Amino acid sequence: MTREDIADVLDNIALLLELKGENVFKTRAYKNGAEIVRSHDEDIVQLAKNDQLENIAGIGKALQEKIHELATTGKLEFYENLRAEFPPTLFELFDIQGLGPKKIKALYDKLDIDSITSLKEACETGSISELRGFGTKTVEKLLAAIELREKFASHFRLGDVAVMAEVLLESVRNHPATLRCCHAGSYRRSKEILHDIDILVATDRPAELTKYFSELDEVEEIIACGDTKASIRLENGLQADLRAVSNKAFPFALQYFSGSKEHNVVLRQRALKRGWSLNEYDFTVKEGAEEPPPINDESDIYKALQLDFIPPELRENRGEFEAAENGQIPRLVELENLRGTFHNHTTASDGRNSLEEMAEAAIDLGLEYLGIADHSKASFQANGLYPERLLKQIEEIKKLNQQWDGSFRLLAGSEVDILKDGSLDFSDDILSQLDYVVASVHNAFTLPEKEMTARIIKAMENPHVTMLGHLTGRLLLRREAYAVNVDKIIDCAAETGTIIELNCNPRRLDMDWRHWHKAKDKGVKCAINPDAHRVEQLQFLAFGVRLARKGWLTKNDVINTKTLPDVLNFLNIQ
DNA sequence: GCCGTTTTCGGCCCGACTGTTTTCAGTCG
Repeated sequence: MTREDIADVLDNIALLLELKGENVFKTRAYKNGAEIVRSHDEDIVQLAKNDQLENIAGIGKALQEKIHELATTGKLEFYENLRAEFPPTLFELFDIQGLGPKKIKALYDKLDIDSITSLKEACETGSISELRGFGTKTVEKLLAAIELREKFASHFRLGDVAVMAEVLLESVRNHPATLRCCHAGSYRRSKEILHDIDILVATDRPAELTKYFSELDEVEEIIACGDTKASIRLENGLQADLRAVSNKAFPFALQYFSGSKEHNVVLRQRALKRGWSLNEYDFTVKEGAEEPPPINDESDIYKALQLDFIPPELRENRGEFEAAENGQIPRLVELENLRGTFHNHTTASDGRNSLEEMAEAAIDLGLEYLGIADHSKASFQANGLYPERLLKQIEEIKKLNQQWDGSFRLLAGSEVDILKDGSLDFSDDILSQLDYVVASVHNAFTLPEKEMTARIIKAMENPHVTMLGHLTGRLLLRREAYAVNVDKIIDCAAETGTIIELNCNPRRLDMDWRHWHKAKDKGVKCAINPDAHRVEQLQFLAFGVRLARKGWLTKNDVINTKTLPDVLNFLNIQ
């Protein structure tokens, strides 16, 4: 049982309890428990096995026992019994927008509807309208939601929504009634996977803005449009929400809608302790409590609660409150801090642009150095280089470098395959002739965790390896990470001084932001690498910085913030 | 089911929108 498996069981228990009409706070405790299991810093599965779950806030005695049973036996009797009460297909109904536990229960109890198929049938035959609360509009919406689910995914990668998110915000900014506006939600927090785009606007004419927003060219469908809130769907199925508030309420609404939910719960509790109830519009002062200071922007809210400003990327309730209390919120890395980058491809392997074109694009971006790391021979599918071609490329790079007079430099590297047994695809003799080496796994993804971890560790122990490429091999929304013990890899990186890459191709964003804080604490350095296969993909660096910030990284934690002289010195290059 | 400077009971975030209702329940975020 992995952490994710356990969290899924707890989430499913919550759904089943909702269906049974259980106390909402009880179901919330299970949902909350699932989130804690997902985000706990230590190896919670091991803790559960050792019966060491005391003192984790939100995990009480009942949840401790259940998680322990899951971790040790892989099963949970309580869950099995609960599950036996309902058909397994019932779960898919929770995916339909507009259906919640109450309606699903009514559908199941009264009409025996237990799957999307039977729901669709009941909508089409009209039998569903026998039920109280299911009118013609509801039937229409359900049919549309079923169709939508068949047509679109509900999850989107950050890289796939960024352009549209900026376009929509720009449209809102251009409206004459807009006083200020900003992204909110998971886009503002730089989550790697999003469900929607949230935009917040301050205005004296809210209804005018929601109407304007719902009529933008990009809108495919209006989901809802009221006086202060509009929800629309874009052509690709992505939902975007606009909230319009007064200028005075804007900081509160921005804080509120930026989330995360978990972060906001803690913040509100903090407010309550001071006798203030915090919502999206204001502080409401309880009788006898002190008046809060005036609030003009988001940071004033944090200040009023005796906290340093918490950047949106850190608002996941993963230690940011302790840091903000103690003046330990780090100054996060910024795009402007990047001076170069290491992992990029050219036409020599599977890239689309030449060395010269890649160099020019890097210079245009204001970079001082660009590392070329084409594939090695084992990556046959990617036209990986044999030693002769690699040595020739090193010579070409040397020649090209003469023209820039030291103001810019191409670095000669390689993305060398970590073979199945952990050895590298090039001999040490070849590796020693490179400026640096990125070592990556490109095959045998299905090794058991222990072997995969040992394989990668063996590669990192080779002194020629400068950095580890895309640690888990995940492709967001496409391919799961392979089984690897990330904690052990981080420990090994700390011991061997191996840099870990933050591969900022938006399909990867690997190593995951959730591990960086821990890695940084152990002194592991990060390289933000776009893994660019064409000149435009150098722009991925912006996503890398967003995710590095989410991982608490500062300028000092990121190796490619070093100036060219410093990086040459660091890599021992003449 | 969890939690506690109002601690073993009694709270637990709450407002907007929609549809179906005829004053509100359900869903969503």
